[in-house]
Amino acid sequence: MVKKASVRDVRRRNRALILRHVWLNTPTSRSEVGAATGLSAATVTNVMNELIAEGAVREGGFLESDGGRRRAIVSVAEDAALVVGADVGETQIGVKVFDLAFRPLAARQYPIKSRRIEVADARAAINAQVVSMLAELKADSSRVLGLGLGVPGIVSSGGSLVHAEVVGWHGADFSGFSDELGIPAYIDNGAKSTTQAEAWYGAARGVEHGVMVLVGEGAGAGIITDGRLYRGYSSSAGEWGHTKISLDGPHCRCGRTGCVETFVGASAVLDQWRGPDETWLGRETEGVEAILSAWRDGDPAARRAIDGVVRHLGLALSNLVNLYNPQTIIVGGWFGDRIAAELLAPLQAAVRTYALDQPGSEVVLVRSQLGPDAAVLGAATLPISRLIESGAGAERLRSPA
Amino acid sequence: MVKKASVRDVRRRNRALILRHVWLNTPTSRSEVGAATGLSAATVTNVMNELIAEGAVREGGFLESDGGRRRAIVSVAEDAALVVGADVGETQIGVKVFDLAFRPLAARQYPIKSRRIEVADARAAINAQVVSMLAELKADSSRVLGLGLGVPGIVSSGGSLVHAEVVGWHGADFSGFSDELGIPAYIDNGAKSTTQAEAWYGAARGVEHGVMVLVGEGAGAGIITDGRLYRGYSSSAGEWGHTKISLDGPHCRCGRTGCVETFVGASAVLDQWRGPDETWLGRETEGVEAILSAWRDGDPAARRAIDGVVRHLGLALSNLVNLYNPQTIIVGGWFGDRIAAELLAPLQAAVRTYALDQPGSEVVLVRSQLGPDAAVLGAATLPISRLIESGAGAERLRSPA
DNA sequence: CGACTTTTTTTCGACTATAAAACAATCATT
DNA sequence: AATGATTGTTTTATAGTCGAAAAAAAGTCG
Repeated sequence: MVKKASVRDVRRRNRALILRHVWLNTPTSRSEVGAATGLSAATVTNVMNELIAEGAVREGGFLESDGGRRRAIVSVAEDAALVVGADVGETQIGVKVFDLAFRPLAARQYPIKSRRIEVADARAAINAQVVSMLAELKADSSRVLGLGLGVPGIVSSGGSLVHAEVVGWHGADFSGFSDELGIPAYIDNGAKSTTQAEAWYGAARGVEHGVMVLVGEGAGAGIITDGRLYRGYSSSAGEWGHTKISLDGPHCRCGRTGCVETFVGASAVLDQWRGPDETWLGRETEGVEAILSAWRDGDPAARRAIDGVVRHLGLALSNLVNLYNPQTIIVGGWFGDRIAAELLAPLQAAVRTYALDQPGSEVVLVRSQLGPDAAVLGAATLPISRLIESGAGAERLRSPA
Repeated sequence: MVKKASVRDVRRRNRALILRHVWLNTPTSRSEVGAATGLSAATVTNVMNELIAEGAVREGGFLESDGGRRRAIVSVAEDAALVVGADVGETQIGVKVFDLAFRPLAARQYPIKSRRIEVADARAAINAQVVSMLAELKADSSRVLGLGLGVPGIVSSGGSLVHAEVVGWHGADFSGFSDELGIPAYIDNGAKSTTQAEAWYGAARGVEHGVMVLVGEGAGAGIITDGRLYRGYSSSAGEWGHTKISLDGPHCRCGRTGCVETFVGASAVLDQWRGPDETWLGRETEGVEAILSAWRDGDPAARRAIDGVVRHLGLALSNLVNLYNPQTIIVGGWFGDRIAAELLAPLQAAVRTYALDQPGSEVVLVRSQLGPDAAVLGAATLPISRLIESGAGAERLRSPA
C-alpha cells in the first residue's frame, strides 16, 4: 500500500533523481540537470553541492559557452570506489571490476564444465576471482562499493536464497557472501540484471514499459514497468521460459512439459533440425551458425526448424504482449540475438498476428545492444542502483581513494 | 520515469492516504486514522479538518470510551454526492446509482439480445437509464460526482476509445459521454473495474500482488501490483483470455486459435461435454449446473470435461503465476466462481503442478466474494478512486445536497 | 568598453510534518 | 465526590523542503 510521506522523502527522491541523471549522463552540468529533472536551479545547486561534499559527484572543467557563463562540469566521481559484477551463466562464470563510471578495469572468466555447478564451488570460484583481481589492481576490499551477482534462478528471502530448478539449486544459500569478502553483496536473477543493463546503457534506454527476453539454451525475461524492474510478491516475476504454450509437447529440464524453452531454446531447435541423436553439447554456437547457414541455402529441414522458432517465439512473445502491454520488446540472449539479427521483421509480424490487435499494433521489437557482456555489467549495476535509490549517503565513497 | 517531488506532493499524498482510509473504513476516528497511516495526530487533525470543510468527510457522534476521551466519529459524507456505475457485460448492461458510501439507491438492467450490441445503442441505453434513475431519485445530474463505465474490451487514448474484438468494437468512440449527461465519465476495462471492487471490498482486500481472473463465456483478468491495478503502456495489460496455451487448438471468436477462452470458457466446456451440435445460447448457466450435476453423478463425459477445465485453467493460471508472481489468485466470473466453489483445491493443486516450485508454493487461490454485482460496483469506484487519488478538491461535493 | 546572455548562488517566502505541550473528556479508585 | 490515570484532539514551536526572485559570476558580441 502507499506509505505516508514527509518533507524528508521529498529530498531523498530529488537527490536520487539528480544522482541518477548525473550517473546516466556523465559528464553533465547543473543547468542540464535542472532542465532534465524539472527541478529549480536553486535546488540543483543545493543538492549537487551536498553530493560533491559527500564524494559521489566530482566537479571539474567547463563546457564551452555560447553567449553566457560557462557551465561547470559535474560528473561521476569515477575513482571514488570500485564495483564488481559477477554473472553465473550456463557455461561460465564471468567477473569484472569496474570503476564508478563503469569502465572495466579487470575481467575474468571461469568455465563451468559439468553444466551443473555446485553452489559451494560457484561461491568459491567467485570469491577467488574477486580476491585475485583486487590484488592485481592493488585495491583493498574496503574500496569496493559492492558486488552484484547475477544468478540463473529465482532469488528470494531478501536476496539470500536462490532457486534454480534447471541447475539443481533448491534454496541455495548465498547469505554469507558479503562477510567472506568484506564487500556488500547484492544478488539478483541474471535476466533481470541483464535487463537493467539494457535499460541503463542499451536498447531499453528510456523505455517505460518494456519486456526483454533472453534466449539461449533456456529462455528468460525481464519486465520493465514504469521504468523499473517488475518483481512481484517475492521477486520471481518474469519467469517466461517456463510458461507453457502447449498442453503436452516435449519434456523440459524443469521436469514439466510444454515450456517455452523447449520450443525456442537453442538445443531444442538444433534437435528439431537434425534429430535428437546428434549431440551439440559444447558446440551449440557452431550448431546455430550451421542451421542459419543451411536455412539461407534453402535446406528444407532448416527452414522448418527456423520457421518453427519464429512461430513459437512469436506466439510466446504475443502472450507477453497481451499480459504486459509493453511498448518495446528487446530480443537478446546469444541465440535470440542471432535470430533477431536475421529475422526481426518476420518475428515482429508473428507477434502481431498472435497478439490482440490493440497492444500488438503498438509494440516494436528491437535487438539488444550490449551483447554477452550485458549480464556482468547488469550485475554491477545492482550496487549502484542501490546507491542511487537510497539517495547515496554511502560511507564507502568517502574512504580514501 | 520518476518525477520530481515538492512539499506540495507530500500533502497531496497524505491527503489521499487519509481520505482513502476514511472511505474504506468508514466510520472511523482521527486516532484510528493516525495509527493506520503512521501519520502524526497533528497532521491527521489538520488534514481531516480540511476534508470536513470541503465536504468530503462528515463529523458526528462519538465512539465509546474505554478509559479516556471519546473518539469523535468521522465518516464519508455519504449524501454529499451520488455516483453511478455501469457495466456493459456480455448479456446485459447493468446500471446502479450509489451514494458515496456505496449504498445502492437504484438499479436497472438492460438485456442485450443480439450478443453484439452497437456502440451507439449501448451509449443510448446507458444514457436513458441514468436519466430516468436520476429523475426517479429527484436528483439533478450536477449532484453526480461521476459515472464509471466498465466495458468488455481495451480502453485506450486516455479513456475515450474502446477496442473489443470479440463484440466487434474497433476503436469505438466514447469520448462524448460526459457532455451528453453533464456528468464526468470514467471508462475502464470491466475486468479491471471488477478487480478494483474486490480489492476494495472483497477477496483482494489488502493484497499487494494479486491476480483476479474472471471466467464466464470469455476470460479476463485484472492484475494488482503494489496494491494498484497494473496497466502497462496503453492500459491493455492483463488480457489473459487471449493468451495462447496451444499451438493450434479450437478457433476463438477473436479469430485466432489456442486462446485460453477456448479451453475454459463456459460454452467451450459445454461443447466439449455434449458436442458442438447442442446449442446452449441463452441458457449457459443451466448448462453449467447440468454438467456439474452430471460430474457429481460420475458421468464420464462430464468428468472428462471438468477435468479438462481444471487442467487447462490450472495451466493457464500457472503462466500467470510464473509471470506475475502473485501472492493471491482470486477466481471469479460466473463460471469461474462455480468451478472454484466445487474444485478450488484441485485447481490450486494443478496450478502448483504446472508453475515453478518457488512462486507456485507461495500462491494461494481464493474465491471471489462480491459475486456478479462486482462489475457495476467496480465501475462506480472509478470516480471515487479518481477523487481519492487527486486528494479530493472536488467542487461537486460542495454543491447543495 | 558596454550591453546582453547564460549559469550559478543567495535570499526569502510559502508549505509540510512532527514533537511537545496544552487541552478535553472519560474511567477507575479511593 | 475527589483525585489521578488514561486516551483523544488541538495548539504551538521548530526544522526541513522547494522555488521565485534577486544577485552575482562569467562569458559573448558589437
